[in-house]
Amino acid sequence: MSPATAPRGRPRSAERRVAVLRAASSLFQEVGAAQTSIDAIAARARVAKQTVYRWWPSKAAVLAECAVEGYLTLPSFHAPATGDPRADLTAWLEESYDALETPRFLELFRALNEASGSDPVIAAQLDRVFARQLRQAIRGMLDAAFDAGALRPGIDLDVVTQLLIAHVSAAVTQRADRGDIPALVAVLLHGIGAGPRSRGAPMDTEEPR
Amino acid sequence: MSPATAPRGRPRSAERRVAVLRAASSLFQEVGAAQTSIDAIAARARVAKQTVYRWWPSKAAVLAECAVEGYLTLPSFHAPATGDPRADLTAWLEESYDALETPRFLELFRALNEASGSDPVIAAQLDRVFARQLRQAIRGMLDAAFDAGALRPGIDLDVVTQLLIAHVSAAVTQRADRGDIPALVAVLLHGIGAGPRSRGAPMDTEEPR
Amino acid sequence: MSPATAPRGRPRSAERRVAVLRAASSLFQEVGAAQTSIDAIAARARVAKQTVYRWWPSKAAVLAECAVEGYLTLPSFHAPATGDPRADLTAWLEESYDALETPRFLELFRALNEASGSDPVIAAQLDRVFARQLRQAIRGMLDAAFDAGALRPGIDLDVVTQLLIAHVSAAVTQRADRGDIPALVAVLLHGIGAGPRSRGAPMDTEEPR
Amino acid sequence: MSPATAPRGRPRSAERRVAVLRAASSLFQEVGAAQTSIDAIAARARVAKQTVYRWWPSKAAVLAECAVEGYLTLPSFHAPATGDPRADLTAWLEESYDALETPRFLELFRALNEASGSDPVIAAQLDRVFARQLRQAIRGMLDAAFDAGALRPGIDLDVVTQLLIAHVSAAVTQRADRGDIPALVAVLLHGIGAGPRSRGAPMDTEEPR
DNA sequence: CGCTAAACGAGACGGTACGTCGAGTCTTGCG
DNA sequence: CGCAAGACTCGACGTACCGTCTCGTTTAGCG
Repeated sequence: MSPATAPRGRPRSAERRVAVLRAASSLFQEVGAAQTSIDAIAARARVAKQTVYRWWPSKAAVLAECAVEGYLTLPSFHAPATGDPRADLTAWLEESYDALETPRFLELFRALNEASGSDPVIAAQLDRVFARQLRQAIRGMLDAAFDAGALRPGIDLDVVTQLLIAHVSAAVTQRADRGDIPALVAVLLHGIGAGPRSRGAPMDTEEPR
Repeated sequence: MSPATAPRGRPRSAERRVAVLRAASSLFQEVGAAQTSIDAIAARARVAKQTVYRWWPSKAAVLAECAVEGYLTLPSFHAPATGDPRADLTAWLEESYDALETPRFLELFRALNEASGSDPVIAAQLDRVFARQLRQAIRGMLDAAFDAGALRPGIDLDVVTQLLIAHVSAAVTQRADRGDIPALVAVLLHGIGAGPRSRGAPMDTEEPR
Repeated sequence: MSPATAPRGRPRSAERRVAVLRAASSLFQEVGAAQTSIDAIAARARVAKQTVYRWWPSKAAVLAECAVEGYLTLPSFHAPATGDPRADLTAWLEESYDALETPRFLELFRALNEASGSDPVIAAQLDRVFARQLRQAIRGMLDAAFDAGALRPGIDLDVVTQLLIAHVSAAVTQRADRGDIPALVAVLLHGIGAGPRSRGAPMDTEEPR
Repeated sequence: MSPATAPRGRPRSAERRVAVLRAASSLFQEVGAAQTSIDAIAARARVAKQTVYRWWPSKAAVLAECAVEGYLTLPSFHAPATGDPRADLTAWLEESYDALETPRFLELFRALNEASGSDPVIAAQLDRVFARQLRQAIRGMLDAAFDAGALRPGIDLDVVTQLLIAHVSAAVTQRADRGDIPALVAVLLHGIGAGPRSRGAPMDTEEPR
């Protein structure tokens, strides 16, 4: 097969591509996303502006590619998966909040998030470098807990994942403090409803340890 | 008392102030936040550009004041408070998602959210028009449920509120779909943990009705 | 030969250049130099403001180029050269005064003159369109007179030229009236000194040194 | 008669007046005429802008009053009057050129000169601090020479004065160098014409070469 | 090897908005 | 009514990016 129209003309220079990504990355680290103009990227990369526009539709697209290609040091959201959901959740939340306190990351996230609206490619890239990673981490954590019998059967893991990501994201986009993590974990574990099973059961936040 | 330095000089014109707010509001409704330039606001308000700059540091500040002063029709996040948390939560989530689908509101929220980072005044205004309202609605809902004995005693309502707001906000800032609301409500009500009391308890999402 | 670094990039558009010059000229004729803003020039030339700033450092520079390139109808200071200095000088002075009474020209002269202080290029252009022309005219007049034997030998024509130009310029920059031209011509021709030659005596002041 | 309208209301404060003049003078000395804005004058004088506008129609008017009132140290154009016109003229020209080299004075002169066009009051003030002084100096010089019998009778002193002022002014408004002063003096003394009495009389500047 | 076609450097260009400045005027309240 | 304070209009300033364009110049593969 490969009717793939034979590539005619001068092929794209890989050199310029990395030059642009490098320039964008360093500029972003130095002055932030807002101040990183395409003019500046091109200048620093010693590349014609048109060369940037030829391959990337926008500044956000360049930054997204930087993120995907590993030109930007992003926090990684590893989650412990010991099987003890309370401990795991608590540890993971603490860690995530710490990671998110990097101001540059926050900026990047916002920029890509905004651009995601109009550019599905960026949306996919953003998902790849951020949400997917989170989902997998959380998933692993919950799976381990489930295997350990610590989770109620039948719960929708997607919903839980979504909830956790939202909670952490909110701390990013808004500048909320991290709140009371143990209480949050308690709510997640036991719910808020006065279920039939909670009869007489004490709150576990302050459970005797 | 009140040595509050007598106001000297020509007092600020209330007329121009509302003219600016009105102009900004209508422009925002018509063309969106991105296209609403300070030049355009001043022009439409028939006011000198300098008059805008004198009183507002940025476009976002003008829009924030528009929001606070009621010049923009914002969705209101009323919550039913029947005492039945499942029904209330479900209804409220549906309603909130609907409200958030107004594209202009989404844009406004993003714009103000972004500006909140560098301007604490805007942050406060944003909280006032958006989060505070949400908090009160949710609070009312949960209080009613608590009074009806439908909530487990001892839970931290703040945490729950925060969680719900985050979940809804995430749908705003990211463009996530609303997900599986009943499943979400179920998780919230019963938690994810296999508590001693949940033994054998069936998932209630599809409980026999 | 011509190692003249090959011109890189998109070449300057001659079209825009003349559009700007034309716009500046017509604006100047219509509203005067003071009211001729760069904004207005760019607007009338249907050119981006930056295009003006790219090539001309100031409004005066544009006008100077207009003058040099012949976009402005300037008075020409032709001088008769009959060989009769009294008649020639008188005629030329009268004519020059008439020419200078054009208010626009006066304005232009002042503007360029002022800008000459900080911009040597403008100074050169001003000289080219104004002073040089005057010098040549006067020179021709005096040369003819000299050839006709009507001038005392040995006089410094440069000085005389400078003196005449100054006298006329003064009428321009200040708004002096033209004074008593015949008296001026008389002074120029015969000097003010009680020369020895009026009595056949030797030179006047302290001649023998 | 003399209904000399009784002055009603608060009388003009002499204090503010000198404050304004002082402020204008110092600003002018420090940053020049172009940078001396009315705003700056008022601010430095600790006076309301309106107070400036109430009494002076323009910045130039303030500066003109500064000059007249002696707030600005201006060069004085004293002329020697020994009765020897060659020596006197030469000395005076040299001195005048030196004096005019003060850049601030040049600036002031240009500013007032320009404003003279539209404001007769300023024109009169300019004349008073500059031209009149010059005229008197030259006049004195020439009168002494006349009394000493060194001037040809019947010459129009006004014309000569005008010519000299023009020559010096030209060096101010344009940035011409001072030229060949001895040659200029020679031309002034003996004229350029080959008059009957100059027959055979050698020029004295460059004598026979 | 020469031809073709696209990638590239350089930089001009139209456009939009920016935020600032200076000019003059207007509106308060105080003395 | 003078005056301080300062809000206001108006118009221009010069700059910053945006994204497009127009040159000339590589740099590959293909015939």
